[in-house]
Amino acid sequence: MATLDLFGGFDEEPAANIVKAREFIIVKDDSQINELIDSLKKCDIFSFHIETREMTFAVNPNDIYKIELPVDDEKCKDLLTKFSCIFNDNEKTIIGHNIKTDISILAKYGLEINNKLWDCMIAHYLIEPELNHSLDYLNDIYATDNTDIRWQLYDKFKALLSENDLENLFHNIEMPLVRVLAKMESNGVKIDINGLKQISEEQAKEIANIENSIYEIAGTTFNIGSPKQLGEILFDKLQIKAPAKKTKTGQYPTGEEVLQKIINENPIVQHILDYRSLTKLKSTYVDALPSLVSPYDGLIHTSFNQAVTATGRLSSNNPNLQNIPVRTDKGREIRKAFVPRDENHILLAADYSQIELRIIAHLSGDQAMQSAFREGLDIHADTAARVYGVDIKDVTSEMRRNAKAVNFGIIYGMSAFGLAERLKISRSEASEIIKNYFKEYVGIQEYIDKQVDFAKQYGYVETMLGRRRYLRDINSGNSVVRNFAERNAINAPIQGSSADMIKIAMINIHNEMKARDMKSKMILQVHDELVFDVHKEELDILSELVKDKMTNALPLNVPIEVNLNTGTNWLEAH
DNA sequence: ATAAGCACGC
DNA sequence: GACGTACGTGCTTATA
Repeated sequence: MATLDLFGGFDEEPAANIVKAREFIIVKDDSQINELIDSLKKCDIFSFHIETREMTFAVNPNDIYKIELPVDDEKCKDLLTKFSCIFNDNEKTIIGHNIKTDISILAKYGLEINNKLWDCMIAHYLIEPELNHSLDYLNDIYATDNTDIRWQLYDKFKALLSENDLENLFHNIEMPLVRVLAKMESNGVKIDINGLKQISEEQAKEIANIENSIYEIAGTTFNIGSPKQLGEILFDKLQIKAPAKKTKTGQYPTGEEVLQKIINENPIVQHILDYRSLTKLKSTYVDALPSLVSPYDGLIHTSFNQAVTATGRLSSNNPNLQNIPVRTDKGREIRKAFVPRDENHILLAADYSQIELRIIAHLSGDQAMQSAFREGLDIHADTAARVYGVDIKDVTSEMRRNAKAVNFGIIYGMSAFGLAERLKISRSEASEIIKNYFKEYVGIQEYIDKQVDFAKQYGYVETMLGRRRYLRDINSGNSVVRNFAERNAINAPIQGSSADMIKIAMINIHNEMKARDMKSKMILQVHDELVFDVHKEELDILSELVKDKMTNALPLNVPIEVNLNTGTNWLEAH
């Protein structure tokens, strides 16, 4: 099952102490550069990479050209511009590793890469989503000689993409997406630094007050941020009845869930919760975000990572702009600090409604859930009506809340115990709800069973576009790891198909915006949401475009709904 | 440096 | 008897 078998096992892997030394043709003077450009002009595929001080080209696996880059920006730009005829040629294929980085570096010098992209990192991500995709790692595992590593990986991964039916996903989705993400990153997001500074000062005062209250009740000062110290204060010193189990390191658990259970035991508990959420907001967002504003353009430039998650979602870091608070009032204040870049712009947020449930309705073919979506019903209310056996107009808010938890639980492969814990109901009540659920949604139950069976037979599951997730523990004798694999068998195709869908939408929107030479910018993706910094003149046309491309990216046999909102900050637009 | 525990998002 | 809802990033603390 291990991928390595596909490459003939470990036999070809060199001993770890042998250092592979590649030989380079050093390119220095103009005549050598012209010679290289000539050979690049003649080839239809070449490997490339660029870093701060050097770049390499290889027109075949053996001849690797290395060029040192001038420190002076203008000289560097002049040198790079000599290669623009190569990078502009959309008939040529460029082999790279994490090409988004190469695109971003060249963009700083005013160059575009218009070649067909062939990114080894992303190829490997599709072939083995959960492995390491770094060049160092791939070099250790796959490189068999001293020829160009990117060419070696290209040869191997090309065959594997074909064998695993991943070519469509690679060429038509992931490769076009590379450019989209590079553009989104360079577009950047404006934040209201002064607003955040003000919030920070208010939070500092409030935190100091809470600290004092906590120390007073505890009768001592201690580090509230230390779960270890906190646990000892709560459960030893203050003698609050301790949770049944300690953590694996022998500490008292003090997570939010634990504290909620003892919230009425002592007023210190609420203070702790307030302290935790406030210090979290302050350190992770309010104080951190301003420090990440670029000195060049005053904007925040996140990284969107295309080869991280096990399911096909993107991730975001430095900073993570996919987990900006929205749940609490204090959190929402932070979201308000995300603003349009100038007075000519306005934020537009477009999000898919209930996309994962629509996908499970589509994939399962369940008639009850499909008809709920086709009739445009409130899906959670409809589920409540079915599960509790009442008319939809008689559904109480508690019934709806419970049904919503079940719908979410279904996507995540939840158990009766888990539902009972979440809803604070008895396990037998939870079982009853789940039993009724699957009686009403027979197709969903069948789909879940089918996914698990498929995984047990083939060792993987796949999304609507054939993105795979391998589940090597699916037949494990250890029920804990097997159950985990079974939950992944249910969730991965749903979460992953949703990721497929929004990626298609992003590509189509990007291409259309580019074709129309629009001033507006796509700036964020948060799994089921896209955010745009819209030039006000373009608001109507872009809104229509976004709605159309998102709705029609990957049609389902149930309707797809997209909600659009505008605002002078992200909270307002959300 | 690295892991643990915790909290933020979807 | 244990386990118990998917996917991430990043902070502070504690330990090495």
